[in-house]
Amino acid sequence: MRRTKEDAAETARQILQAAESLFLEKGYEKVSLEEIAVAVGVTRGAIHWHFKNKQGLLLAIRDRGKEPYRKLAAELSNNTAVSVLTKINDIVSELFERLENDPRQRGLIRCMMRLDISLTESDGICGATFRRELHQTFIQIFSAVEEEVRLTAPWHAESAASVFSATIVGLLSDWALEHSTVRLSPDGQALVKMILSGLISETCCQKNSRPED
Amino acid sequence: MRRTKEDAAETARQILQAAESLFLEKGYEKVSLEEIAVAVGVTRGAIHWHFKNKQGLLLAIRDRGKEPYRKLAAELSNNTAVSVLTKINDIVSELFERLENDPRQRGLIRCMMRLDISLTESDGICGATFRRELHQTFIQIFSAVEEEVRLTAPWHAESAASVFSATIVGLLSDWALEHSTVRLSPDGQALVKMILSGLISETCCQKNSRPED
DNA sequence: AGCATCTTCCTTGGTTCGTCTCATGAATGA
DNA sequence: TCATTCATGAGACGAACCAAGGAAGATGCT
Repeated sequence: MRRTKEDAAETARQILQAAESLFLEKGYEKVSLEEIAVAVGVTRGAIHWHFKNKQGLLLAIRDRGKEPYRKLAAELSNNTAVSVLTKINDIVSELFERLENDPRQRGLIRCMMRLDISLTESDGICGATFRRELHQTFIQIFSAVEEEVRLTAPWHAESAASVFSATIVGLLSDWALEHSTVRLSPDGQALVKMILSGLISETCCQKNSRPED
Repeated sequence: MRRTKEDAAETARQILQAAESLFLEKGYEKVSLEEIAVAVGVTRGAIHWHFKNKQGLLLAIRDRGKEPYRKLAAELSNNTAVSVLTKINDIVSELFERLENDPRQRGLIRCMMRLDISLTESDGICGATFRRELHQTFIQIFSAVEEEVRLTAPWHAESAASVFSATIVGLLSDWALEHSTVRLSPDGQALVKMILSGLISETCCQKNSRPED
């Protein structure tokens, strides 16, 4: 039956692929494992060998789809000389445009949303939800921001990160769930820009204005 | 067994009540209809007589929990003389405070989120999701706004309503799903205020600055 | 290299659990 | 009286999950 170790990885990949398209096409709970199995050409047991259970499939699909956001985190963590405000803005804008142009991403985000709800309901710990990871990322970012520039009025790093990540997730979920109400590309970008300029007092971003120089 | 018509309504109410607490306590998919039935003291058949299916329970729970938002829509629709900006702001702020002080609301919002995902996945029409209704409300609001005051820069009624409702839903879902990251009461309110003042050019809102007086 | 053995990968069959249906019946309300 | 409403209980059906087995690569030993 099986020929090589790579063959096994290939069937796992095929299972994941079939699951993703079927989930996107028919909805998670309308798809049975049997259906996925016959789509690939294996039996149910094969799925349970490679993945723990049906939710494990969802987890794996999500992990495959996390690269765009890891990229976001990576690009934000390495400090460059440009203003932090415009930097965050650019990264998020680019992310939004990439999502708009990749139809697969909508299904992936739907998977993440469903998984987030299931994880928070089942695990009391609710570790590693999508929103939580995004939130952690932004806490780091805004903590770094707080040292360089000043956050306006009542904001501090954590509250700013909270509302900012909530906004991002709100935009993404609305875009993923509703058919064509929110447009990430012009509208979401503009909103992000507005919020950022509201959170960060831009005048402090000038490097050469620091007194100890 | 059954005594009167009111008794029947009472058991339906009890079923709904038990379902809501169990869903909140253990998570939707971990709760079986059998469990709900014995909690009330009936059998599964009784649940299926009053509600179409398990998702019907969720729908009914959501409908019971929609009053706060209907109230929001109602208060926003009747025009008072105050500035539209401050009016929206006040209503949303009051909503946020009410939610923060009512622990039941978190579970209800979780129900709405789960239902929204299921509805968009199963029904192609995805009619009457929570986010869609909220979006519709804000479209009306901002359309009315557009006639009185001016929306800033690139915004028009629909795009403003889209991003605004997305933000609200983002805040609500984050608050409902994560344990204590987002605080609606000071942080969410401040964000809403910031966004509103960014969307609406406030200078036009002064009633007494109009030339025809 | 060649054999034995282990491990990996997958099938088959079966168990369990949950939703939903249906036939039945009791009490009510007209 | 008698149809309707409310509810029971058994059972059909489907789907997730489990366990034993087996076949073929992978691994170790000489």
